[in-house]
Amino acid sequence: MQGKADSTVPQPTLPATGRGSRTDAHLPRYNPAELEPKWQAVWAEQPDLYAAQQPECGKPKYYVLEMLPYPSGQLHVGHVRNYAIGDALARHMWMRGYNVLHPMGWDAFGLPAENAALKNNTPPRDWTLANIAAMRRQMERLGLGYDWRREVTTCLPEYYRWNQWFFLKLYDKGLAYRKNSKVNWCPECATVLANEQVVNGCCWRHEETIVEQRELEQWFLRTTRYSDELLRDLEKLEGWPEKVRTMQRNWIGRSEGALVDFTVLLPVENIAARRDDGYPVKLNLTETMLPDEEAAPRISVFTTRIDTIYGATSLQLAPEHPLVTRFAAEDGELAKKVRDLLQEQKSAREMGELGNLEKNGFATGRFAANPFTGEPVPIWVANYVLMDYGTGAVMSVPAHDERDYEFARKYGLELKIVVLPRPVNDSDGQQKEPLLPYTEEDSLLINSGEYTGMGCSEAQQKMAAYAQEHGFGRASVTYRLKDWGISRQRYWGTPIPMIYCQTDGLVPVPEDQLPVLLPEKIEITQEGGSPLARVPDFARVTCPKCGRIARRETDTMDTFVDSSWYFYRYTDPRNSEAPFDSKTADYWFPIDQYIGGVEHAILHLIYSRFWTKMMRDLGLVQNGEPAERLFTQGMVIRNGAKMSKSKGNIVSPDEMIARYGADTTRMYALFAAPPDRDLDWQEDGVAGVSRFLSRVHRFAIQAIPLALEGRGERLPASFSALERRLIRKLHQTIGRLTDEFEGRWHFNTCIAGIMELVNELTGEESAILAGEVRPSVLYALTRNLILMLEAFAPYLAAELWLQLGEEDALLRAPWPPYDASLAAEDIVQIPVQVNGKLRAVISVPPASEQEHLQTMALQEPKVQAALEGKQLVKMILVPGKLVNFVAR
RNA sequence: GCCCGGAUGGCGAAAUCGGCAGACGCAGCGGACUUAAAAUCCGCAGACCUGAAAGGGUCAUGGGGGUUCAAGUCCCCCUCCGGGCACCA
Repeated sequence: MQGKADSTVPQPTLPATGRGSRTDAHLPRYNPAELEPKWQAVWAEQPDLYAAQQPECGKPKYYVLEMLPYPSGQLHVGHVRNYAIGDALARHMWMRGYNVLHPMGWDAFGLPAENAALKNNTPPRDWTLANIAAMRRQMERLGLGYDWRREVTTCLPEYYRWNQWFFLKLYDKGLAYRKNSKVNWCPECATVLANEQVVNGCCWRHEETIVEQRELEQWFLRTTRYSDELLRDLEKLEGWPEKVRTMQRNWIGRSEGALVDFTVLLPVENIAARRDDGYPVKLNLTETMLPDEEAAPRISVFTTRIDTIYGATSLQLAPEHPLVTRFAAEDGELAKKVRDLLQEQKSAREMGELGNLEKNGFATGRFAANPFTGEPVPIWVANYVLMDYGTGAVMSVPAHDERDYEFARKYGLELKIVVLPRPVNDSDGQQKEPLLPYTEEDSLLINSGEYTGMGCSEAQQKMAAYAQEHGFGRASVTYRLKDWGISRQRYWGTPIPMIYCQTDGLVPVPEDQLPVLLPEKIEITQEGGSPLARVPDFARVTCPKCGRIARRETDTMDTFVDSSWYFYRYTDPRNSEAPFDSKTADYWFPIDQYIGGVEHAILHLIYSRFWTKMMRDLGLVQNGEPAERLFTQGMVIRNGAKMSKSKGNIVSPDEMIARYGADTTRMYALFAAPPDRDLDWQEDGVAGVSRFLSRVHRFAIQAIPLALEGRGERLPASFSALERRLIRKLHQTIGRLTDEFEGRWHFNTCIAGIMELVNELTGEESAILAGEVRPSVLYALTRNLILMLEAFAPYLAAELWLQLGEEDALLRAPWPPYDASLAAEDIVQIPVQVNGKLRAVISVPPASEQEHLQTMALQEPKVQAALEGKQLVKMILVPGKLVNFVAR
């Protein structure tokens, strides 16, 4: 693509500033509308400008990456902020002498392309590629320094064939599998969603659309194989925000506990002895009541509190539990109750009120034996038990669990206290009555047979061991994380490379037949089901094994597969033999700094961590985590609200660029707030940054001709007072920027610092232009000012750099070393307080001794007045900081 | 309910280690330039009280308590706002 300014991208039309009457009218004014497209064209002629070098270059590597965008066709200001942060960092690291990899690409598969196709009757591919071209123009117009030769577009066969290749490897390793299961279905997208893509019971893309549950055959990736490692390695990710780590921890949801089997007993009619309340009396199982082996031998429950099992007074099963289905098959009345309960759940979900659904349930009339006590407990069905967590069955301990307590109170189920706070007895010897439900674990057991008197955690271990010994349970760990369902019943995605053959069953597409190309000329309709299934040429294949007619898999992959490994492809983007060269990837990985929105804290960031671990186990990479450091920038809001079409508060980057230029737009995005916080976009503030850049320009073009006379000269050995002051400010600013780029990234204060420096310079403009600052000093001032601007306003910096007579790219110039002695103050202002109240300020050399501070401070009339008639109790003398007299 | 953030002038914010609260910018006010306006440049600017003025004083970082010579910053309690999770056994 040529760097010529494209007519579809608006160019600045209004000059941001006029001519200063104080300065000469003949001065060229700052006109980004002219200056920026000129440089854009120059840069387009230099494909190496932002190119990463080979590992052999000898420089330390630095991989800085912003999350790749979906090519919607339009950048929004949130993107601008994201890329301005990354670009500032990349430019800084170039100047610091690193071999920087700073690539960009397109997350180009996905549903919007199909929707657009329906609406405009354009093929998804054309729509997507046109959007990419438009957005790339916008990025170039912003002056973002990407290595475009490494551009990755996920919807192209040269990329997605490797998705298919990975899929075959995963299938081979048993990490990709097919199963029939209940899945999330978004009626709006007309496709299945992964658990991570369901937010509050709604689709992540359609926040108003309730996700339905459907039973479907689906492909899954075994993310749970890595549950434990994904959790453990979070501890190592110290360069990630704590917030993201916590969210992932909760999402993985590891719980330690135990599985315990309860034995199902014969129908209650066969039990002779019963108590008045209908409970069977304690039975000797071997003599009076045989376990009902045939009906359903055992109900396995998962519990984190096996220590409370002596207090279990019922079992609660999810309505979908297979045993419930079985009971219902024999009992029409029960079947109806189950249906009603499920119906109620369904409508609650549709109302979006699943969370506050009242606990509800009923007894099945059947019983099971508690393996520790032999006591029969009734088997219930309850709507608060989830089939897809643990075993879909829980032992109910109402005295020691909030939910069980609520349920038991509603239905009058028995409560049995088996845990007491320590100490068990009050001072008067009375046994303590805990407030129910009592759920503390730092407690002691009672009424628990041989375990009575034990602490909870000790009992947990002993009981799990006992259960294992006797074959009815074991210690166990359960995760909330589930396998990743990747099948999508959509067209615009990576075809899953599998074939269904009547003779041979599931047959993977042989590797040498990859890629399975996505057919391009297809009619997009709104019909249900996978669109590819309606393309006979695609769906009908011959079986690679037996050669007979077979059926191709017509679902496509979740687009999150594409983004799980795209950053590896950047390291070796044109490789046609492998997804990437391992050696090259090992050089660049892990990513040194990954930057993006927090909305991907779980989705993309957990999938890509999984993918990296999987690739490591395939021997493709060495690293176990994709990114060393992660930075999540704040949202861009306007008038306190998230930007949205419905609120009509969207800010268009094109409009900003048209009015003020790219440098101003970028710089404002960094100046208005620290990058991790939300930013309220205020156009008046943008105008302020524009004025600042005009001032820089006006000053520089006048100062540079004078400065050039001192080019190549060393700084003089001693400075005039004015020179000293300006050089000091310069080095203070260099120090500030150097620090901030080391990690805190408060670019707002960096820019404020540059503004202070420029204020200082323009404040002395007439003296400087009158030659009161020697050329070599002025040269140092202007040159370093330009170097500091580079990260924030690359167009203006490039222009001034040229004026300064430099031919080479500014990026290749070394970052100025910070000189603390030049930055040091000669005189500091020290506040003098009396009893913590400011009374005077004294000016002293920074290294003044305490005695000197004391003498100076006590000479101040206001200090003397404040001490008048008081007894001096204490003196706090902090050299360089303050003086405080404590007096009574 | 639980877990993270956050709250500082009219506004966006700064104060990196406990040491002059409000840097820098926006909006505002005054002045210069201009026939005038815009633009630009120079200056003022937390609130309240007091003073003709110079100045002086008091109060101020969501609220309440504490530690300290000294708290926006550390500790305890509370309120509000934003985000995440939410019957996970």
